[in-house]
Amino acid sequence: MNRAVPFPEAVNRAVRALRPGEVASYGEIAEDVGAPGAARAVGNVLAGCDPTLPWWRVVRADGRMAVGKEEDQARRLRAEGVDVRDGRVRIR
DNA sequence: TATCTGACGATAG
DNA sequence: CCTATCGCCAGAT
Repeated sequence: MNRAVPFPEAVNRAVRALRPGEVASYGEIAEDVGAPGAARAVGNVLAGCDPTLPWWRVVRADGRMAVGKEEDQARRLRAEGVDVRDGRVRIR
């Protein structure tokens, strides 16, 4: 028995499942891959993820952008129709 | 095996 | 609303 799919790969898949305009938090992705509370670990994976992976659809729990990528991420999200206000995704 | 790191999260002040 | 601190997890060294 085998262990579950390697963490980075599982995260990779969860992020790829996100569709344009759809946004999720690191914590949400962590839960999706069966590792609740591993939000930081998810961030570490996205930090070195494949460039083809839509990493910009993953934001902080409070709707803020990834540290160091705020401009780039906000720009990409806006291009998909996401409402970004003052550097953070609009939380309803 | 031990320790440190980080694209996080929640709470306290 | 803001910053500061602690707690969390998986990977890297």
